[in-house]
Amino acid sequence: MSDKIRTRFAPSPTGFMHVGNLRTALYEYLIAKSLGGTFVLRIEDTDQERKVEGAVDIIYHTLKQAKLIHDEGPDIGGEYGPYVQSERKEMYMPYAKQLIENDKAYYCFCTKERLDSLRENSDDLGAGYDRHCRGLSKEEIQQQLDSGTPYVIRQKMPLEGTTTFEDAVFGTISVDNSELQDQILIKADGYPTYNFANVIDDHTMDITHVVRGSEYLSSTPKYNLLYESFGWEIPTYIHLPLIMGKNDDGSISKLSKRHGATSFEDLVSKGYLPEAIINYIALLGWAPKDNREIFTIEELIENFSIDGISKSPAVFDYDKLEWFNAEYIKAMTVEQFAETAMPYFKKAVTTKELDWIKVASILQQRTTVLSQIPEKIEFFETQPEYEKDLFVNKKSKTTLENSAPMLSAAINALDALPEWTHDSIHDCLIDLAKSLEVKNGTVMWPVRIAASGMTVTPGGAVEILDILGKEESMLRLKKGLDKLTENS
RNA sequence: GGCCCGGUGGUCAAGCGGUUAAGACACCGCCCUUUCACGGCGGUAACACGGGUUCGAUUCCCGUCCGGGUCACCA
Repeated sequence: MSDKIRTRFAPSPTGFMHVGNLRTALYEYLIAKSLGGTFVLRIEDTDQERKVEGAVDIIYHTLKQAKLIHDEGPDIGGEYGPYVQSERKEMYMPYAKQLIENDKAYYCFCTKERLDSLRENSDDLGAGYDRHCRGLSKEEIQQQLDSGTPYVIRQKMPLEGTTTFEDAVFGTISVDNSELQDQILIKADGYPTYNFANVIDDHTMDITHVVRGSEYLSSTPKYNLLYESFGWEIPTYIHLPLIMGKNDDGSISKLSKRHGATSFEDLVSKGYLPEAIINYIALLGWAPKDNREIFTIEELIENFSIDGISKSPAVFDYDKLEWFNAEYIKAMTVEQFAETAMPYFKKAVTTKELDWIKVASILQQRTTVLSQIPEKIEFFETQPEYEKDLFVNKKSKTTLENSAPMLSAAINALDALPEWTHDSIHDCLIDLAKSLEVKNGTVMWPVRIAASGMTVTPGGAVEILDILGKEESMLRLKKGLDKLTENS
């Protein structure tokens, strides 16, 4: 017998990977790996209408970027295949028939129209199906079947009693059977519903730990009844608290598109690093034993434990994600940062070849999201128009009057420099301040303003001049001086 | 509306009968400083409410309130 832990991630290919789904995948991966188990990927595409072209590739790609490597799946195979539900279509009907024989399910010939009108004519929100076909006689059923009437197969719920199940995070949960609908197991198109396929597949794939969002908590009794009907061992249920989003009006609800960028690819394209996203969502609903917050995926595996999973929903906080992102950026070497930031550098600086390592070094400590980069450095490409009152700064003790002589002196000193390096520029300007008997800022401020045209810049006067190069620097400094001296 | 679940600062979150109720993000202040940022230091801020149980409740039980989830031929 195999007592090996097996978990599965079972997304439906309907488009982008929502962070809620990604977090579920993460925990499934962590539970399996922390217990030495197997993580399998199964594609749940039983809804032919919602299927989206290319969505499966997005799933593969996302999992790969997130470093959640599955051990079995449609792309790599495994001994429990096929791993795509539409390819397992023929497997489900025999199980459904078995249920019918054991009086745990029944044929239903009700039309969609009848069901709809049932709903419309009821003021009770939870009315549901009226079990019209539940009492059909053998003859009636056979007659309908023979005449080719479309049918679905419904689960025959017990009318009384209660169903109880254990959840690893929520504990014992009991529900009155009278609350349970005779849910559809096999649809009219022959495909199983999620509610059925999920149970059959989890069992036939030997899944030991069923991990999913807590939105499934209320339907779990129905699955339990199915397991019992088949006489199958019930898996360990692990329901995860939901990830919520804050609405404009301050209320919160299940995180969705209206909360902004909530798919993994949205976040990545906005400039969040996959590692930072994973690290952040790992902590949404789970806490380690110590106070640590920064974890690589390997460290998460080492530290993860089911009892650290929280019961209450968590609000997705972009501020905190941003902090994680900044931490990951700061932890990089300059070279790594320059490489990952390069696409953003090129977005702002299209014609010039700058010393990108230098650019990276002034940006690295100041970047929290990659997408902020272009606007911070586009002044290297083209200097923006600016008003001369930018030269006025109280703290640096600069005014419209003293900025001109400062700039002029700086231009002369800088122009005389035999070599143009960070240190030579730095020493030159510091020496100048000293000989003029003013504070460093009094000469640095006007120089930086003239060089950038911006009141806030990444890096100071020295770094900017260094990156700009002597020629461009002198041009900009002189232009600044002209601006200050042209008659007012 | 029925059923299910939850409720520690604005957010994430430790705590699991006795604590000055951690920590992180955000926010505020100070320091560092050639702007901003980084970094350092400090600060504001929480046990939803009412009953029990107990020598003692944030911790256990009940009720109320609030929040969320779910009631599909979607997953």
